[in-house]
Amino acid sequence: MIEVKSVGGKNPATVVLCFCENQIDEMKRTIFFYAIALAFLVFVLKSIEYRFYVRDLSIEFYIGFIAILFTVLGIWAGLKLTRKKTVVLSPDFVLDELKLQKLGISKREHEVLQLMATGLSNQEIADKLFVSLNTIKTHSSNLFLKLEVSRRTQAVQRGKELRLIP
Amino acid sequence: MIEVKSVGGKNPATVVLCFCENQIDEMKRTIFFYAIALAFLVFVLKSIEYRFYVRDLSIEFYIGFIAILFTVLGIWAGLKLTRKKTVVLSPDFVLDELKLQKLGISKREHEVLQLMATGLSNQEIADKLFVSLNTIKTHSSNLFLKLEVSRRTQAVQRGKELRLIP
DNA sequence: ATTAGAATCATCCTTTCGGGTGAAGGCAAT
DNA sequence: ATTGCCTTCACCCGAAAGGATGATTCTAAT
Repeated sequence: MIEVKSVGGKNPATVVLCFCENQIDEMKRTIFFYAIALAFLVFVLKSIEYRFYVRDLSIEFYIGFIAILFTVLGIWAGLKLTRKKTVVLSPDFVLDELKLQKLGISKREHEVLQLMATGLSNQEIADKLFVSLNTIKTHSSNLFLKLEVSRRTQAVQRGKELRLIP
Repeated sequence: MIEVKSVGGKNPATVVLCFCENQIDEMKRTIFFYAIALAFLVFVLKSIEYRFYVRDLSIEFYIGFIAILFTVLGIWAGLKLTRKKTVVLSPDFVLDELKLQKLGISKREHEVLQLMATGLSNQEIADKLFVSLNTIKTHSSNLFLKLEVSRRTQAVQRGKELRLIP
């Protein structure tokens, strides 16, 4: 029982490590699983404990065993909690919709910007969106005005800077 | 002594987590510090142990205390070991010179690619490198052949994929 | 000394881009 | 209903980019 409580007590410490809201669910699951694992381990340890007492083995070895176990468990928990962070840093992308609004960039224009960033030509973008080349040219022109650039390569760069595209 | 040994035993496990050679030194230091901390804790625990025996307190509480301590220590170690990984993933950029060679991309071509990625036009690149526009066009053409692309936006994208540019 | 690759520049030609302007239909807010 | 914005499309024009080919110079390796 003491051990299970101890897991709850660690929550404040782990929360410090979590910045993104979308990670909290994952973290909760991790903590829950960790609690379950701890409870199970305590159970196992109890049985081992009695065996050790019966066989009159050294208490030091028992302590060492616990230390190793919980160290490994702690490392695993630490990795589990930070792996999200690691993954989050690069491939995660949260669109800055506020900036989109502030610059007055419409959905369609943003769409064009995204395809532009993949290296497509205006004609290819037009084909992909099932509209005419002229439409894409209009969109891109307006886009360039709003992003204050004059070339598509600059637009892509600027879009990444402003977190409009991944 | 048992605990100290256990730290050494964890090395193989932690090595698995380490991919970059430049992290190994940092990792060694971390492990060394971890070993020191463990030894110190064992010392502390021993004294506490005797006090507990003298006061005839529950062995369960003692075990719980050890479990908490080593869990926290394990989490800390896990964080310490992965923090490097986290930092390495995004802001660092190591040029893949092998890939440059494999693709037969020359210094000048690589230079052009870099400037291309900043959104400059061929003319601007020519001005910046003090060569003629035609030269840049030749370089970029050769670059496109080697990167197997047909547009500068694609070249920039591909260059980033292949770690030729940041 | 010869060869190979690089860097440089040129010319010709086609395609793509970017800028400007205009316009028609749809949709939502006033 | 009027206004404003988005989306769509069109035409024109000049600039930029891309493709092909050839030539010169220089350096480094053979």
